[in-house]
Amino acid sequence: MPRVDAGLTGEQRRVLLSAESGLRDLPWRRTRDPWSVLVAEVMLQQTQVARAEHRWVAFLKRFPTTAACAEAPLSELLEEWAGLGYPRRARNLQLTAIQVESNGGVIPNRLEDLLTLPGVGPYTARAVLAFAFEEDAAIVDTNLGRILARRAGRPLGRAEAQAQADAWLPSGQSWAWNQALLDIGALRCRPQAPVCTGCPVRRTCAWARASWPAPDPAAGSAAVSTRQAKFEGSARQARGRLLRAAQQGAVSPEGLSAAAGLEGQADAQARARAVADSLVSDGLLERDGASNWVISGTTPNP
DNA sequence: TAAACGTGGGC
DNA sequence: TGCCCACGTTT
Repeated sequence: MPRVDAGLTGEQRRVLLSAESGLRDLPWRRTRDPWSVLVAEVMLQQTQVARAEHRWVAFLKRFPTTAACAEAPLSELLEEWAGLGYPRRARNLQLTAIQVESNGGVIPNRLEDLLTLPGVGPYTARAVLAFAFEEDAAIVDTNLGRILARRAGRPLGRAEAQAQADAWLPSGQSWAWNQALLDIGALRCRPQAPVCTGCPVRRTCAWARASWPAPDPAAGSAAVSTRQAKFEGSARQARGRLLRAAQQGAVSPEGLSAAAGLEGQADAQARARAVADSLVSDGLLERDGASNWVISGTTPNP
């Protein structure tokens, strides 16, 4: 563990000290295995820490390597993913495992290569660099986006936020630095009622120094999550229902509307078909020999 | 109940 | 390039 020492600003020293004095004890913080880190980061895309913790352990127990994940039937991945939401993340994870296997079985350690992997974007690529390879890379997720905007005292654009994060990162301390800021974002620099007392960033935080004037600079700033469209009655809801139904067994053309939970609604057939098509586009469903919808890669009943 | 440790496609 | 939108489920 590198010592927190000279060459750093006082602010950088304080942030790193906060990591030394104790980060949250999360299971993925105990590994540097690239596949394990990648699975964690994909799982944490739009899923809260509390819900991902035990699922990450179970997923890796079943698919400990990219080879194991690449070879498994998609239906098995979806079983392990059930309840986490956004199942195309599981599909992309498998496509990534397949791509890695076809390239020698080694997860890349360069940003541009990581970005070619399905489901790996600017955040996840840098998280793998920082948390698996301990290379200098500044992550910008909703937590960092919030911290950066408040510190700047104004909403930031995407490139601007990334540039500030890059400039802020102390060289050679990428792992601890990024983990520290994730905890500061989640526990202190929260969306509502931030806990600024004792915050290592407070002295350089423009928003705090100005006594938190409205509006919150994080609102509308890059990478900061925003409210979603209504879920009830949405295509997303129908997708979830149809995929769950297909996991129980092949869905016939006649049973499609009911499986998607759209029975009795106007344009039920057309809507259900559109929902099925979107799942096919994502590589989650396919048609079998009898035109039933089944999980991709599964064999129809003889 | 609103919010939760993003990515990819379209314009 | 950059903004908008779709994408699931749980507590």
